[in-house]
Amino acid sequence: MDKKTFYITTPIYYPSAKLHIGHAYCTTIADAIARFKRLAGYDVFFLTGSDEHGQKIQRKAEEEGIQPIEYVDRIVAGFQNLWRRLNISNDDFIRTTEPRHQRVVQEIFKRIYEKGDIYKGEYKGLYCTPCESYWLERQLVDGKCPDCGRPVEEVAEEAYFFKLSKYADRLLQHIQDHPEFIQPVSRRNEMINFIKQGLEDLCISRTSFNWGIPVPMDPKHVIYVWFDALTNYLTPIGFLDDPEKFARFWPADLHLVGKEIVRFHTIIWPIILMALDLPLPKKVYGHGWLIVDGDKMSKSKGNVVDPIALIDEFGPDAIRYFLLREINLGQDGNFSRDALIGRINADLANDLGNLLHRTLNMIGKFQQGVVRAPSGQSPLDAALITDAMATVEKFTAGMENMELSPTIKLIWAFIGRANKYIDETAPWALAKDPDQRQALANVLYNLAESLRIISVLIAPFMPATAPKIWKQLGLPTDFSAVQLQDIETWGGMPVNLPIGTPEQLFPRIEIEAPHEVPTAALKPDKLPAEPVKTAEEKEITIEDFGKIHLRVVKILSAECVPKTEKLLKLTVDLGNEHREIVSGIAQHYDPADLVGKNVVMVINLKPAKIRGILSHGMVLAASQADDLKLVSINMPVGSQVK
RNA sequence: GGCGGCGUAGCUCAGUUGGCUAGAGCAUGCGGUUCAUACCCGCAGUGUCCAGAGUUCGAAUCUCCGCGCCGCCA
Repeated sequence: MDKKTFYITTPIYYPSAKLHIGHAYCTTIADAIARFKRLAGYDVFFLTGSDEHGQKIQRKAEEEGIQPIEYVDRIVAGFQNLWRRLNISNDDFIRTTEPRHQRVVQEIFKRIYEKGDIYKGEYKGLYCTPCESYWLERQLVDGKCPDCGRPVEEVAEEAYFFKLSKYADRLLQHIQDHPEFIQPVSRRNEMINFIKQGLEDLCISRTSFNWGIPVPMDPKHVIYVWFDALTNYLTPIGFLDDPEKFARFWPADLHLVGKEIVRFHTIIWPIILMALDLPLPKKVYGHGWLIVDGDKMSKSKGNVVDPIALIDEFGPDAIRYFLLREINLGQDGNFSRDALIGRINADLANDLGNLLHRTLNMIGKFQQGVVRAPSGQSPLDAALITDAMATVEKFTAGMENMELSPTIKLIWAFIGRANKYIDETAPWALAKDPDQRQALANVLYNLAESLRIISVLIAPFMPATAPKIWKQLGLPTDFSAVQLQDIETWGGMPVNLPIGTPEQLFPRIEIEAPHEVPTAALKPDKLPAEPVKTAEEKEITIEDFGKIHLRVVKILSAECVPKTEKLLKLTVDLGNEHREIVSGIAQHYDPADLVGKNVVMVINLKPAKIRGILSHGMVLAASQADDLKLVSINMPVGSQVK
């Protein structure tokens, strides 16, 4: 067996809560890479799992009055369900509570201890008894516990330490000799700086809780975090029980991790391996975080995005596509529902889905649902074929370099090319001319073949959609056996076979129109005869009012929003920028009369999408029964109103 | 505080070692097409490339300074 191997891992996630879209992001990246490698003929081992020990889990289980293992079993079942729903193709799922892992951890601990790189010492820390937490000097607030504000006490606990310091120079040398070891380079530089500041030995055991793997020669100690967690990468590939498998897959080709844990993977982990005399992983890649609507995701902000709900609503491939296409690997990226829907409609429904649909439709209409053999080649045909082959080549190069988003853009450029080819060749015109039957057959063959190639190219990113395309094209072979080499030469599409039933791959998502008219109608003063007590009379402070930024703006253009009675789209000049807003005043103003008017606008209103138009603010108007007038004022553009 | 990064079209972002009229997608406007999921194709814009100073024949790119944002420092 001389097949090239590829070992890729995600972090093992901590089951103290459900996974969010950020975890899904990381695992999806790994899955896309693993699937590509399999396509390219590698023998792939793709590992993910869960990191199930620790005080936090123990405490959560106690709160619920159950055993820690019962607690994690439930949450981990949720992890595994998510990966199934997302079509994650991991070859194993490691749980740190499994006996196979416990053996590995204890054996590793023993070996390193016997070598002298683990020693017993004393852990000194600032401890808050009510919170049961250790703090560092710099974490304290006014010298007190940052959680509860009570005083902390200095305590000492017997603990085992790992001699990081001993290996610092060797590690630094390795990082400098292997520029590809830590990616992206910004993280690499941070780590080099960190090591240069000197490494302290690492405390790797605790006695304050017991939900963990016991230290083999001293079972009142529990092995703490990194020794227990990082070593998961060794267990499933047979570190202790399958030397042949282990030799095949170690060292790992890629540890994909979030940027917050790069340090542990590029300092602690390599040093553990050095102490074991094992080779270091080839690459640790720290990906960026998902930002949600411009904000960091956090429980306290309540903006944690649940991937299961998204999959229920849009399907796994749309989510995968968005994550992989929209976000560049090393950087933080923005997730928003609007952006997701935008990508689904524009890229998946319009470009790809419609390309397949119109192609199949024409094969059905013009050739009785059968792809016919091509013969001869027009310049347009040749250009398409050249493009297809160049795309496959660039695809391979891009994926080998982990350039996921650029590679997807490349595939979509080819999808655009195929759509344009239909325009250029106008098959519906060819179909009217009996002399052009062969030319028509060629065009439709080329389109079917292009789609066959596209289906393989998107397979790493959209594993559910790829075989659907395959089936609709009427391809008889099993998609799961497809290899990259099957699309490296043009002409793999079989002929004289009936196509499958055309179905929409991705229905367009219609953006729901808001129910209320988004006008900024100021309520008129209360009529004396109407002494109603409403929420409007509730007092606000000057600070509350100060939150509203009002400004004089000039209307530059106004037009009706199609298919609506009340909405106008306005472009306004704020003095330092131009904006588009949608306003429900069409029944009171003729667009032409608005241009040039200076009106008052709320400029810091949260933007809202109305009929597909992003409205970034609102203009003020006064209304009384059916009458409505904009608050217009003869002051220069940019004037503040307060 | 120390080290590092970023600021480019309405929006999201590309811009290799300084070099042709600064790009893409989305959004916008106009035109074309009718096989198709109101889709696709073409054309058209718009930019004090954060502000300022400097190096250079030439700066989005290099240097300095300022403003704003961010990362790492167990």
